[in-house]
Formats: sequence, structure tokens, C-alpha cells
Amino acid sequence: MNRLSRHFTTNPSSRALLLPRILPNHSSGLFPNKILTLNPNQSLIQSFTRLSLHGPLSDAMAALETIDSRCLHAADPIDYLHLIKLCLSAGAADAGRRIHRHLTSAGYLPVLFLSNSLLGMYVRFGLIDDARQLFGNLPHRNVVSWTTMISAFIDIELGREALEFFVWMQRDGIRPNMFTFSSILRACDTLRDVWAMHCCAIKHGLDSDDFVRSSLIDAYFRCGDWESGHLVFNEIITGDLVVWNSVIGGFAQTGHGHEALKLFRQMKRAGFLAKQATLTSALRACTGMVFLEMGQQVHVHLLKYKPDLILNNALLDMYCKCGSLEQAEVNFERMHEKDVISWSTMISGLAQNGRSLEALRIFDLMKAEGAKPNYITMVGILFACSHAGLVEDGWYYFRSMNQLFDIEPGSEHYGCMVDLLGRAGKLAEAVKFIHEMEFKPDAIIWRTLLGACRVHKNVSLAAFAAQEILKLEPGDEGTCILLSNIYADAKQWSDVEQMRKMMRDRGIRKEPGRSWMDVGKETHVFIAGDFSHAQMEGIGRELERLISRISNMGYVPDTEFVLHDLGREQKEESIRYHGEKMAVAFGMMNSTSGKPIRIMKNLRICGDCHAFAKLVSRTEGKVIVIRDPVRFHHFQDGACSCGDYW
DNA sequence: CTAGGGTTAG
Repeated sequence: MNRLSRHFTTNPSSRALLLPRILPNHSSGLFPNKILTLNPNQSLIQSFTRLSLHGPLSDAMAALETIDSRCLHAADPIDYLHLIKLCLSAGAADAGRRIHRHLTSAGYLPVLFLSNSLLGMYVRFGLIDDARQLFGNLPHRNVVSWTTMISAFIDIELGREALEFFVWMQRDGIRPNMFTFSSILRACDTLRDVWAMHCCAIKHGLDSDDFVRSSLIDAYFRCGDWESGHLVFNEIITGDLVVWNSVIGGFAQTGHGHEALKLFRQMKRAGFLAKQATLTSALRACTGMVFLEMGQQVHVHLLKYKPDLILNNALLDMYCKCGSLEQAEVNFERMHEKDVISWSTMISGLAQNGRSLEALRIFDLMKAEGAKPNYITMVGILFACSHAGLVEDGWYYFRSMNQLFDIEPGSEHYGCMVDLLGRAGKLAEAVKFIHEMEFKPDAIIWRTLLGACRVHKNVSLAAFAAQEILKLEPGDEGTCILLSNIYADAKQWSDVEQMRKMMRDRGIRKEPGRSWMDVGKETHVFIAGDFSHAQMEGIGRELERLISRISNMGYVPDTEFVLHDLGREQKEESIRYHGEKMAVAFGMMNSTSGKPIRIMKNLRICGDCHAFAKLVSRTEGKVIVIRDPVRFHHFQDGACSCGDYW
């Protein structure tokens, strides 16, 4: 191919010059309009131009047929571009394929912006095989062609293939651009990949592009390296909202709520207007930190925006996880648009707050409104059943998942079933269920069984379950502690000592129990046996007062949960200063009437603190809400929402 | 003609 013809085949505007203009060579220009209207081919081309730009698609396609039947090349390549857009907006894949055939026979595939548009069209229709084939047949490929394919692969989760294409394009001598990097970074799911890609972007001088940076930040956070993500953000503080959102969202999703909220404030101070995605991340940060007050402030912000489904779902989840079901329900009812996630959030939220029956009612409502439950919805439903002891219902939902909703039960569902049977004391059935599962039980399944063994005091089965966990996760500290607790409860002191020796040898240390609560703008943390709080004297006196009040109602310290082989008095002393008891006392000292005391915990609540909180809620006429890592306990009038079943 | 950020469970 000589230079001139290459110029003509790759440069669209000059390609147009090659088109057969059916005008007489000797047109004098005297009657140009007349000549044009008189020539039937020319007027066909003109109407094709008009139709491909304005539609309707069917007429434009008919014109295309006529052009074909007269063996003509059409007018300007631009017309085809418009026609492809028309196809896209009409969702007409067949017409798209028809255009593809036409362009091939007309010899237009070398015109890159046309072949790339075709590629893009196939991708957006989800026709990856057509796109692949076209890509393979292209006489020329540029960055856009390659990037279109890479992006398409990532959309359908073929990350490996995307990365292979990224390598091949460079072997072909094509340099990636910022579009390529912002796409390919989504395919990087190991830190090594991200590093390599980051280096590559630097080499091409593209690492300070905002699109590339937001993708880099996202990729680093996804691979767990939030420091690097933050570093990329800090290199240049731009006015690009998405870069802010990437870093805020990254922190929010990885449990660094403080950082996320700090950046959120920083962003507002810098004068940027938060968008829905920003607020969603801010809410998620509040959810993770159980910051009800802060979440309510974000809620106020949110009223200025037009309703957004994802944002409302995040709001719903925030209220559920902060233990404020009333506000969650109000907002749930207010939402005029609901999707599976809204329903699932509400169902799990009710279940985690001990309102299983209402969760099941919402599920009925969901089905009545024609929403289709998904995998996660069913986890919530089974969770509701297990935490309310609804064994029969649980079995029913578990068995019907497949036929009714076309959902294949996964390990999470099996886990819920083990929990359901185990909590209900049907330990033998639970073991049988585990052995009959289609797949190999994982550590979560055994841990669930171990928990049930603790509640129902089955020491030998507990030892077996713990053994299975330690096979899968050697040296898991939670398992060691739970097992030694179970031994201690059964007064098998030599086994306790053996466990503790093993833990010492392996360097396993118990995570200290912490409880925390917000008073005003401050967060107060209480650790069992730690008396360093500034108001400790007052807390001790208040604790004394509360214990004497509830002792009159029959409270006897329950030392079952004390690990050590101590005397009774020492045991009583050690549980008296559990963090949640100190927090309740502190909460009483600083309480506003009518407002519940809200306490968060990093470990699950012990039986004695549970009994304590129930009685205090009665004698003091106070609602106490304690959130442990799995669920909420709402104490009111001497009862708990969990029904003592947790 | 090709690109980036947000929601549900365990």
C-alpha cells in the first residue's frame, strides 16, 4: 500500500472523496440544484444522511438496503456513525449486525472510527462474541479498539483476558492512554498487579490524570493497601469530585470510618459540593462506626438532593446498624422506589435487632410487591429464623429457595442452618446436616457449631469443632478462647490450663473486651478491669448503686463466664468491671431522659452483663441498646429484644 | 469511537 492510498483508507474525511459522486463531470454550475434533485442516487444519499441523523431507524435501514441493492457506496462515513448511534439508542442489535455487513462489503472497516463504533456497539449490547470476531477481522487497530475490548472484558469479569490484551496491545506497538489505564486498573486484584500498572502509568506520564488517579486509589484500596491509596490522593489535591469520592469511599469500605469522615469534612471545607456518591460513602462510614448522630447530620444534607436509590439504601442500613429501627422504618416507607437491596437491608436490619417475625412479614410484603429475593435476602431470612428459634420456618425457606426463587443455597445459607439447628439445641442434627452438605465444611460452619456447643454446654463436641477449625485456620485466637471458656465452664481445669499453655506457646493473646459510647461529642471507651477513666470514682459508686437496686430484684452475679480458676469473690469482682457494666453506669450518669443509652462492643456480650442490663432497664426505667459484632440487644422493662436467645 | 467514585450477608 503506498502512502497515498494509506492516507485515504485511514483518514475518514479524505475517504469521503473517493466516494462515487454521481454528478456529471461537466457540471457547469448553472443549475446545480436541478441536477442534484434530478439524480436519483444523489437524492437517495441525501435522504440517507438525513435519516441516519434523525431516524426513524427503520427508514434509515430501508435506505441502507436500497444503497446496497444499487451496489453503491453511501455518502460520508459520518452518516454511518450516526446510524450506529441510532441503533444503540433503539437497542436494535440486528440492525447493528446489518450495518456491520454493509460496512464490510463497502470496504469501510479500515476506517477506525467506524469499526471502533461498531465494536463499542457490540460491547454495549453485551455481544462479546461479535465484538471479538470483529476485532479479529480488523485490518487496523488503534488504542481505542484495544481499550474498548479491554473495558468489555472487565465488565463481564474476564480480568485475566483484559490483562492479556493489555500486554498484546503493547507488543503490537500501541501505547496505552489514560482511557486504557482507568479501565485496566479495574482488572487488577492483587497488589503486584496494581504496582506494575502504577509504574507503567508513570512511565507513560499518565499517573496524574484524574481518571487514572481515581482508578489507582480504588485499586489500592481494593487490594488492602490504603496507605498507598491515600498517598496517590495526597499527591495532588484536585477539584475532581470523583477523586475525592474514591478516597472517601475507599476508607469507608475498609472500616476506616474516622479517616473517611475526616476527608469528607475536609472536602466540604475546601468548598466542594458533595454528590450522592459522596454522601453514600459518608453514610457507610457512619454505619461502620455506629455514629447515629453523625449519620443523622448526613441525612439532613441528603434532603437537598433528588431521591437516589443507592443513597437511600445506605441511609436505611445506617439506621438499622445504629439500632434506630424506628427511623429506618420511616425512611423505608417513604422510599417510593425500592430494589432487592432495600428489602434485604430492612429484613436483615429487623432480624439483627431481634424482630424476626417482622422481618418475615416484610419478606411476604416484598414477594407480594413482585420483588425477587436474591442470595443475600435469603441469608437475612434464615438469620431471622435462626435467631428467633423458628426451626420449621427455617427448614421451609431453606428447602424452597431453589424451586421458588431459583437460588442455589451457598455456604452462608448452610451456615445459617447449622446455626438454626445448633441454637435450638439440636446439636446431633446439626452435625448430621454438616456431614450431608454437598461441599466441604469451612471454618465458619465449624465456628457456628462451636458457638452452639457453648450455649448448650456440649464439651466433647466443642472440642471436636474447635479441632476442625484449627485444622483449617491454625492458631485462630477466637477458637482457642472460646474452647478454653467452655472447658472453664465445665470446670475441666486441666484442659483449660492446656489450652492456655498452647496459646502462650503460640503467642496468641486475647483481644481485650472493649465497650464504647458517645456522650456529647466525645467517645468514652471502657475496657474490662481498666480503671483509668477520669470519672472512675463516680462510675464505681453508680455501679454500686445499680447493683444494690437490682439485687433486691434477685440479681446474683453469674460467674459462668469467667475464664480463670478463681475464688467466687474474685470472680464477682472481675465481672463487675466488665466494660459494658461500666458503660451502663456511665450512661446513667450522663443520660438525657427519654433517650436510650447506646453502647457498642467489640466482643459478644456475656450472660451476666445481659442479665444486668435487663434488670437495670427495669429498675431505672431506661432503654439500653447494646450492639455486639453480630446483633443488637434492646433492653426495656426487664426484657431484651433477643429473647435471651443469642 | 475508548475511561474513574456509591447500597444488602458472613
